[in-house]
Amino acid sequence: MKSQLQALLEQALASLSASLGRDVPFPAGLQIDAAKDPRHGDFATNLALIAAKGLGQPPRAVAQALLEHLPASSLIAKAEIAGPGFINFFLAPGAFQSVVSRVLEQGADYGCDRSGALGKVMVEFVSANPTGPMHVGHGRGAAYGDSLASILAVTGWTVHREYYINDAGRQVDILTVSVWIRYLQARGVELPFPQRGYPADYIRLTADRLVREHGDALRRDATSLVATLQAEPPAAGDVDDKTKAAIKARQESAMDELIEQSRAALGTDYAVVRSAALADQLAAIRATLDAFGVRFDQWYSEQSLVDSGFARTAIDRLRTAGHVYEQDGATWLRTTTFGDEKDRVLFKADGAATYFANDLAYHVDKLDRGYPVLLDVWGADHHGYIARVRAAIEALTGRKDALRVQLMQFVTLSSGRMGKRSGNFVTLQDLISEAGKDATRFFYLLRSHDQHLEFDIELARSQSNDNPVFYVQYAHARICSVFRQAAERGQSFDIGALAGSLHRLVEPQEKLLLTLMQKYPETLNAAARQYAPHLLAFYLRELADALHSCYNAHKFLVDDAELQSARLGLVAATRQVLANGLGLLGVSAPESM
RNA sequence: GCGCCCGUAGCUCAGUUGGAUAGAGCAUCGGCCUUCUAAGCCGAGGGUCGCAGGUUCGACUCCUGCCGGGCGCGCCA
Repeated sequence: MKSQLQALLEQALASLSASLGRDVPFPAGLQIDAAKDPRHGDFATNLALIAAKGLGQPPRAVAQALLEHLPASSLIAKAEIAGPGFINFFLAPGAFQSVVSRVLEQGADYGCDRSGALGKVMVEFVSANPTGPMHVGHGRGAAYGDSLASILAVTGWTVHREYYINDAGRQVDILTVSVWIRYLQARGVELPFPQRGYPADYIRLTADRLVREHGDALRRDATSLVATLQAEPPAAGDVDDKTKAAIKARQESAMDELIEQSRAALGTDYAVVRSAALADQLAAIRATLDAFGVRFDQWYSEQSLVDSGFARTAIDRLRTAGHVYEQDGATWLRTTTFGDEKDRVLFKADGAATYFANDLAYHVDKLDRGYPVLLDVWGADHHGYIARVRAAIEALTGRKDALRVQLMQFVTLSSGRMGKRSGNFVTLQDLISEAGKDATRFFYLLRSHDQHLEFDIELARSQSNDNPVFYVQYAHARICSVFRQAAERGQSFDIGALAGSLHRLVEPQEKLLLTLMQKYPETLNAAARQYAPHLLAFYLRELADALHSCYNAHKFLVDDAELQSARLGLVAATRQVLANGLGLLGVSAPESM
């Protein structure tokens, strides 16, 4: 509809400049917007305002001249000048009514472009470390990434969803040692738990499994471990930051010793404990994501990059390109060439790869797999990391724009009774169990991702009218109920008779529904372009709002058969758009509530 | 100290990339069920868009400087 208006405006300006005997180029910055206020018509354009300078006339005079040169169109019922020089268009009723037929014909495809014509995009999200359960922060990334991927997939992109498993770093060794010490304790060995280990109960579950499956086979002499643990400084009390940092450093180095001692003691069995620990954590994460309705096309292991040798290969490419150098025994990438504030270490002095080195290789691999656009969803605390990854990609490809990181701002819990002690945090699984998948996902998506989110657990959990997800779902259920009532009366909705009845949709509440449905495709496109699924969530609330208003103002099942046909068509289309939108957000559209 | 994000109604947040009288939910107040689901609807009150300058026909939006909050500045991941 906008494009038709734009075509008319282009003709008007061309005609106007011809009549003036001048060649006026079409100015940049044209806007054709849906009017907020019905008194301003249906659409408004700023063309006269932006063309005024080029024509050397005041905006209102330009607007008047444009109207005189505007070609006649059945689309437009009326056009008038307002304010500083806006042109307001009042569209003919038929221009809106036809959306009903369009929605019902296209069904689940309405507003969608599944052609994949825009190319391939890799969406990497969640990627939570497999060292513990997902918390509410991960949930936000999961809801955002999944919905965004869905939206991109129906707006012309070919989408691949991927989870990067950080299964190669030191934190996995800490996990392994934590499990093994719990195992030893379960077998009656007396030893304290490390300060920097993972103390929570889920560690014990794996330890118990090892006991069941391996009995005493993983038991070793723990003398050296005990010595290390006893020498470890206890948790820092109320001390100054400098002292706290020193204590932490000593605890960390104790942890490193424990890792080495565990490796030495367990030998090849270290891998048994390690893989059991990883498998259990990943299984828990998968189960939670499954309950959350989030699926990935691929789970990509960091360790597999190391094992295959690609982690080194990718860096060799950078070396060949001349961006790698040695200093202080370490290997560095000259990221400052590409705007990073300092160069970054790839291989530490001890020869071990940094997390950055593997992550860099991972991104190169994604490009190699044929994805020119890499959309990464990260926590806001990783923002300092963007420059170096982008620098590495630019060093190899010359492209600055391949990596598009979306940062998720932090989630805080407002419920007030959240314990802060370790092991007592709210997991995503808890949230889903208590509030349900639908309420939880909708809650997350009702905020822009670059905004701090205060998660009101009590509200999400409430099965009351306060919960925003019900408002939208209720609109869908209500429409379903109308059709059930019609069926009980022996009446059916005939799509064939629809087109001839649509002219009966003239009430303001009906007009609003038509306008909103007509806006759905551009809402999807805006959400995709801005990587902003919340635009869709807000749109759906607006659509539900219009439905509820219409429901209360008018009856749909009426004696006048033609009017009933028109109104049933209207709400059937509304139901379709609600279902389409909710589906993209991963929220169900119930037929009754 | 440097960098990134943020500051909008009592609370939680939108604001279509510079447009017309800044919106919604919750909370408060007043109405609406004999009829398609009241998890709903209709109405009212509530604002110096952190502060001060600048850019222009026009600024919540863009620029500069302050004030306030969050996060980040490892040969950690």
